[in-house]
Amino acid sequence: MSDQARKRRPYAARVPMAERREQLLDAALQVVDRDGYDGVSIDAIAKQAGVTRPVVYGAFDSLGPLLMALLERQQQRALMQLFGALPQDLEDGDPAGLIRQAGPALHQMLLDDPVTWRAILQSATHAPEAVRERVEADREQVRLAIERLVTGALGRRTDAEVLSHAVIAMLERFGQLVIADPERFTAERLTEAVVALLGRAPGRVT
Amino acid sequence: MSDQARKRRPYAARVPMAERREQLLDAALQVVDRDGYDGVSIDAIAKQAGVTRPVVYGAFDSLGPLLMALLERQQQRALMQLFGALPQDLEDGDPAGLIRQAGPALHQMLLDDPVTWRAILQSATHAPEAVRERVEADREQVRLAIERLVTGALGRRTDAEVLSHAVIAMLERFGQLVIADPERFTAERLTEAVVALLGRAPGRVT
DNA sequence: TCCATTTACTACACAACTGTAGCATTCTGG
DNA sequence: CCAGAATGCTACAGTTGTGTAGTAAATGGA
Repeated sequence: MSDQARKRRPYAARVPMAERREQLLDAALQVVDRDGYDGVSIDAIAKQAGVTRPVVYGAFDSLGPLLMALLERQQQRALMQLFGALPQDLEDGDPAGLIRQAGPALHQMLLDDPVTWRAILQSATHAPEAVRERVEADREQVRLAIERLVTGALGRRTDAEVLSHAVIAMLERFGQLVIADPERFTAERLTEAVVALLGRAPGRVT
Repeated sequence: MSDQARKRRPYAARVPMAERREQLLDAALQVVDRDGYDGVSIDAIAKQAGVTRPVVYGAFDSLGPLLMALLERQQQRALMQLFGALPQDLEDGDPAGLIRQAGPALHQMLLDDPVTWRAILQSATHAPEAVRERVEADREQVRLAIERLVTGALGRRTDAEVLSHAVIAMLERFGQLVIADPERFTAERLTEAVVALLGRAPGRVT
């Protein structure tokens, strides 16, 4: 009957598990990007993916594990990008050069994959408990890498732990500025501002 | 009947409107501090205050206006404290002195009223739309004040807009560190780290 | 071709929260 | 001391989201 035809939802394409999981993570990422971590729910993800909730439950136990998997995937991508963009040689001792090298690379990284970075930069304060712990763990790993960079660039007499926190905070804020208004906050402008800040003493203090 | 006596909830003390509103804002603040902005609801606030939901609806139209009023109150307190702690003389031109003056004052400010500052520092990304706009407006006002300080301290050739964003980001992160672990991140340590960072060129660049 | 398996959908029960209507209690002024 | 105004409580209906059991469709191998 046409009544039945109208009522019954057309079946979504059948997809093997692994692919379905990826598809659902993509949907979740879109929802997060559009509505923030608040708007995320099993229901919203299912709608976004064009399937019904039981399909989602077939792929993930609940919202927590799903978001966990999402963050896991995006953080992995992000860390690859990030460590690719960060300088390698810690023993240089030339802060300005180091910044002029890393600045544009980081900037490009943001523009290449803004969705991932919005999701990560905004996960900061919010996000369901268990997720935050994992984010924090990775964040700490990044901070340690930066702490080493700081020590390498500015010498051992600096308080590298505190400064690494400052650098991370600054980078995250710059990231948000770039994503919000790339034309206003160009790679060159941000880079030069930082260089000017501490470029006045180019040598390393040992 | 004892049945009725057991069932019927004892009446909460009757309180004039103005006082009730304050009491509810206090309750809301406690909830936010305990469970974050996620855990906040009319229901949770009512429970925390020891009254029933209709009482809350008598004082505020809904959760949005209530949180708005809360942020309004706390931000007002916070801005008073903040502008009290920030240096006044913009024309000094001595960054190190400026920081050594402001650092401990800001540190003390945090310890004096940690609940307020936790609520504000964590409101960053989250919070119901309308609230965030107001928070952003105040934040921008603070940033402009800091932009003036930066110009005053480092001279006009610096990119004060960008640097003010960096300074704000750093201050907020330091605030979080202090609140999380005051013994580890003392006023002196944070202050000296910043002074060391740019204190190497004490003069103003004009 | 046809049946067993896999995958998706429908429907239901449950939980947390919102907002409101109507009743109960307390308090206050005459 | 006793109405009636002010204030609080109970109860209900509506909404949104969760998680699951049972049913219907699609798909691949015999």
